[in-house]
Order: sequence, then C-alpha cells, then structure tokens
Amino acid sequence: MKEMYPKNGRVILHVDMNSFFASVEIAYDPSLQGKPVAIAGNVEERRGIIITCSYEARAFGVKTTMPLWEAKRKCPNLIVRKPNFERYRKTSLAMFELLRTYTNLVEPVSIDEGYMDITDCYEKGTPLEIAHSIQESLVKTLLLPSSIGIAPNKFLAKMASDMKKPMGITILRKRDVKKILWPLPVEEMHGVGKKTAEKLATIQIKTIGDLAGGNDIQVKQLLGINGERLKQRANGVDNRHVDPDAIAGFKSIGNSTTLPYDSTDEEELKTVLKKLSQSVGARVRRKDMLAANIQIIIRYDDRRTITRSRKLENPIEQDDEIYNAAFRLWKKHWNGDPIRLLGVTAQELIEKGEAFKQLDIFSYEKDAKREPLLKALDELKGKYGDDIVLQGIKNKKQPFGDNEHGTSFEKDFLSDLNND
DNA sequence: TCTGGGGTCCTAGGACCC
DNA sequence: TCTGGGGTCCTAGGACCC
Repeated sequence: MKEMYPKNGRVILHVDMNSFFASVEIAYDPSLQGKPVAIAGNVEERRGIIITCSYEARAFGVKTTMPLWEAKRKCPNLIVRKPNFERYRKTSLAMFELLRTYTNLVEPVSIDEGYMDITDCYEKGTPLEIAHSIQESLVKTLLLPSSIGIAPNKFLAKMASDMKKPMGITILRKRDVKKILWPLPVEEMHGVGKKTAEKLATIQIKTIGDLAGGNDIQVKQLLGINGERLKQRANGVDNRHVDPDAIAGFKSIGNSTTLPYDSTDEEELKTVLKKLSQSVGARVRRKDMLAANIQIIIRYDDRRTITRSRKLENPIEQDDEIYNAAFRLWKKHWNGDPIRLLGVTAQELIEKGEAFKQLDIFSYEKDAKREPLLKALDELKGKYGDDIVLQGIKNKKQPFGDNEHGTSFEKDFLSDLNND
C-alpha cells in the first residue's frame, strides 16, 4: 500500500471544511442538527444574502449569494443566523492546530481550507488512512464535517476534495486525470471563472480536456501567463509547494459595508468612513503593522465600482490618520451620485520593526563596508543639510540593505556627490 | 426584490529616470 | 533638430476565490 505513489512524488492533501460557518453554528447549538440552517449578512435589511448554508438547506435549492428573501421563499422553515466571525476564527485556529499534529507542512489557504504535504508521514499510515484519521478527529474534537482530497499536487488535491461532499475522501492520481477531469466543463477548474470560460469558448475550448490539448500559442494569446498555467494544470501538472508561511505575509487589511440604503448624505457617509477606518486601524495595530498605502472603494447605486488609492510618505496606523487619508480620497473622487457601498483598505503593510529599520540611518554605522558611503553622507549633509539628504534617501525608496537597489543607490549617491 | 465582505494576483498605462 | 529603449514606481481596474 505504501507504494501507492512513486518514490519521488509528493502526497498532498487538501482539507476543505463543509459549509464551515453553518457547521460551526450547528456544533455550538446541537438543536440545529439536521435542520436547514443558513448564515446570512444583514439579516434585518432587505439586502441580506446567504453566506453559506447547511446541506439540508441546499436540498431546498438555497445557495451561497442568494438573496435572503429568495432563500426563504424556497425554504420557508430556513433557520437564519448572523455570522459570528470571532467564533469562526477561533474554530479555524483549532482546526489548523489539529492538522499540524500530523505534519508541520500545513498551508492555510482561507479560514476553512488548507493544504498538507504528508509525503514524509508514511509512518503514520497510508495517505488514505491519514485522511480518515484527520476527518474523524475533526468530527470528534470539533464536531465539524470535512472533505479531503489526496493527490500528487495542490491542484489535483483541490479538485479531488471538491468531488465528494460532505464528508468525502477522494484520491485523484495523475493517471486518473484523463478519465475523471478531462470530461468536466472547463469552468469546473479551480482558477477558471465565468469570464475565462467565455474567452476559452471562443477558441472551442469547453472541457478541461479541450484545454489540456489546446494550442499553446492560442491559449497564451487569449489568457497571457495565466493561460500557460491553466493548461499545465489541466494536464495534471502543478509544482507549487506547500508553504506553511504563505499566510504570514498577508498584503492588505480592509473593511467595507453595503449601506442600508443608497445615500448622498455627506455627514452619514463621513460617519461610515470613520467607522470603517477605526475597524481597519484596530486590525492593523493588532498585527503590529503600519500601512504605507490607503485605498477606498465606492460602489454607486448602479453597482459601478471605483477604487482610489494613495501611497503615503510615512506609513500610518492610527484611526484618524487612516480616516484622513480615506476622507481625502473620497472627497476628491466622489462624483456625488448615490453611494451603495463604501470600503477602506490598508495596503502595503509593513511590520513596525521593519519600518523602523528602514528609517534608521544609523544602521549604516554598524556595517564597515559602508564606511565610504557614510563619509559621503556626512559630506552631503554638511553641504545641503540633514533634511534634504534624508528626503533624498526616502525618494530612492530602497536606501538600505544588501540588495541591488541598495547598491545602485550607493552608486547614485556617490555620483551625485562627484558631479556637484 | 437582486447580488456581501474578506482577500490575492495580474495587467496596463503614465511618470520618471538613466 | 529629432528622438531609443529599459527599468521601476504608482495608480486603477479586472478576474477569481471562499
């Protein structure tokens, strides 16, 4: 059984929790067991939509993103709960802790799914035995159902976990790709949405098999670099590693809200912006980070959506700083039409420690190799004043470090010095 | 009576520098 | 007088996913 996979191949699991939010609510309130349960945003408002729902609700035709009124029409006995994100985050942490008892090579992808590389876990059993053990533990300790895909790479594992829900375990071998994946519509592929499927249809690519055998040049012309990747995946090829640190380097923190009604009321909108800025600020500070760029999102009553962003001279973290940046963007770019949704996002996040280092000019002094530059800096400072020199460094963006930017800056600086 | 909120990655054009 | 090409940064938007 242990020869199930080639010696040099990998064994990747994709663990996907079934209707996670609804399952967590049911785990907390067992009286919901076996009933049609849905989690919906804006429960009181006309704009509530289904975020997720139990399989009992799905049997009535209730689906994710369906407006609440429609879901209730399809399933009059639907039990509707508001989302409890704090609860889901905690449960998610517990779930990933459980996965890490099998291997450290666990890569969370979202709140309710992740990849595991169990290639070196053969002492714990066959891949199938390990998957069963994980699934049972998740039920026993957290009362949560899951589906698991077993495959030689991430893409196939992801496709496999989708095949049997709920509580499924599916093995997808490379040699099964032709028989199992190729007949499926290309839209079933992870990474292919409606637009990409439409584009592919123009060159007669309708199934995953069509894409696998598609003309390289045509596909690339149509979809760019993504086309090449998708074609490889369609052929069962995916060399991405399971990276446990991938989630650590998150790129942005944002909050947005759909207003109860479309609004042009400046005071009202300012209050919303302020609230959003506060919540973003709290989250940024909790992570000990600073934001070097603030973005706002405006969605108008006709669903037209614009984003406007601004890079900041100095990274920020405080609520009022974020609000000021957001307000200025809003003031400048709002065309006066009724607004349906507002959002504030902190981008280009840097860790506080890192930010300090970047501004710490004296770090040069610790590095003997920087001696000539340090002298040059002193000379420049004497000539133009500290402020101007520091501003010059800032504008170069990459003043320090041993990378190529640092080196080129060093050259720039010295050549400036010689020319002037 | 329509379609939430949290993200990531990619593309493309203009500014600017060399 | 006329005028190249490469590289990076910034900004905006689109596609996709859960």
